[in-house]
Amino acid sequence: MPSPDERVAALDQILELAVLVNADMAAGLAERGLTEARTHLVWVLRQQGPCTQRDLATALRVSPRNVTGLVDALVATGFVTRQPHPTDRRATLVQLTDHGATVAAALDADHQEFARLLFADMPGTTFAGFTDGLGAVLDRMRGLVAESRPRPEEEPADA
Amino acid sequence: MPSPDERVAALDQILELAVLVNADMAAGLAERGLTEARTHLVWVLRQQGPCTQRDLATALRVSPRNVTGLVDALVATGFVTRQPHPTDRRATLVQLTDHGATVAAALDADHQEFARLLFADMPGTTFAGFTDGLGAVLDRMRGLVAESRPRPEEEPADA
DNA sequence: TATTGTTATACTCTATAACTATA
DNA sequence: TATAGTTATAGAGTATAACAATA
Repeated sequence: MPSPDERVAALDQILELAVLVNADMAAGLAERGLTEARTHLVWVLRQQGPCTQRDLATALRVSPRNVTGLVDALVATGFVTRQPHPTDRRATLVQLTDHGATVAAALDADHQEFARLLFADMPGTTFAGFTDGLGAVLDRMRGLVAESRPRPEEEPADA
Repeated sequence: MPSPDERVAALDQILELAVLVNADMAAGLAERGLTEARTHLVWVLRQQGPCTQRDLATALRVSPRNVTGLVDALVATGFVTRQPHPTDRRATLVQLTDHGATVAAALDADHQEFARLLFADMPGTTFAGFTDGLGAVLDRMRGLVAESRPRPEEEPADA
């Protein structure tokens, strides 16, 4: 059983890692003309194809108003377009431009390269021990979140 | 040697854990009337005692203007006070109120309790394997950041 | 002349509420 | 009546630039 101090130290390391990884990713996104929130939207479009803004609001767990702003910005910077919905004249379909799709693919490549760098030279046994513990911690964390979040009222359809 | 796919999966788990931990902490802070940025400032005051706003800007790596806003908000909500600096009439000393100090101590206790919960029931060997790998990943990440960030504080030798 | 903190301005992300057009 | 997306308004965090008071 780890001591309380060891646990706090491990948590502090997780937090430091989270801060560093996050800052690094944000810097990479900025070079490509994206922010985190806009990238999240681009990522949903890459995975799901053209979406209504309503779909995007649901997927991003954000207000419809916020989606309007994000899409405005992504249209202005050439990452996405708004198209009329074929059957519902209230709705708009948001889809990636060629540029948006190209950048999204580059982000994917960056992600893989980053994973390679992060674990470069790590022995297989160390890696295995790390991922074992990481999986356990992640499961625990998911459980804690589920406990403290009292029913989002719907099925969280994860995609 | 881990495969590329295994590495990406591990990175994805790190990112998911970061998101969950961050959201959980933000929720806890909100219950205490704090945001992340304001908490960061409170934390510096807890560790270093009364500071000038200039000191805070440096510690938080944020613009002086931003500190003005954060301190305004923390004064309005009763966490800190502005005092005249004893020797430099340009400067103000920001210090925790009793309430601010009490909440900061409670956050510290929360932190320890959270660490306990996160690793509850984890066998010592699993924990040890996890922290070994985590330490290695964190070192690697610090190295990557140091590489990509071209010298703060010192003169940029070239470019 | 340099430093401290401010006002002025602006951008991003976020929210709710009210409204329009459509279903 | 309900839904999709907008305008209006607001607040938080962030930045630069110009300026006052002080060093």
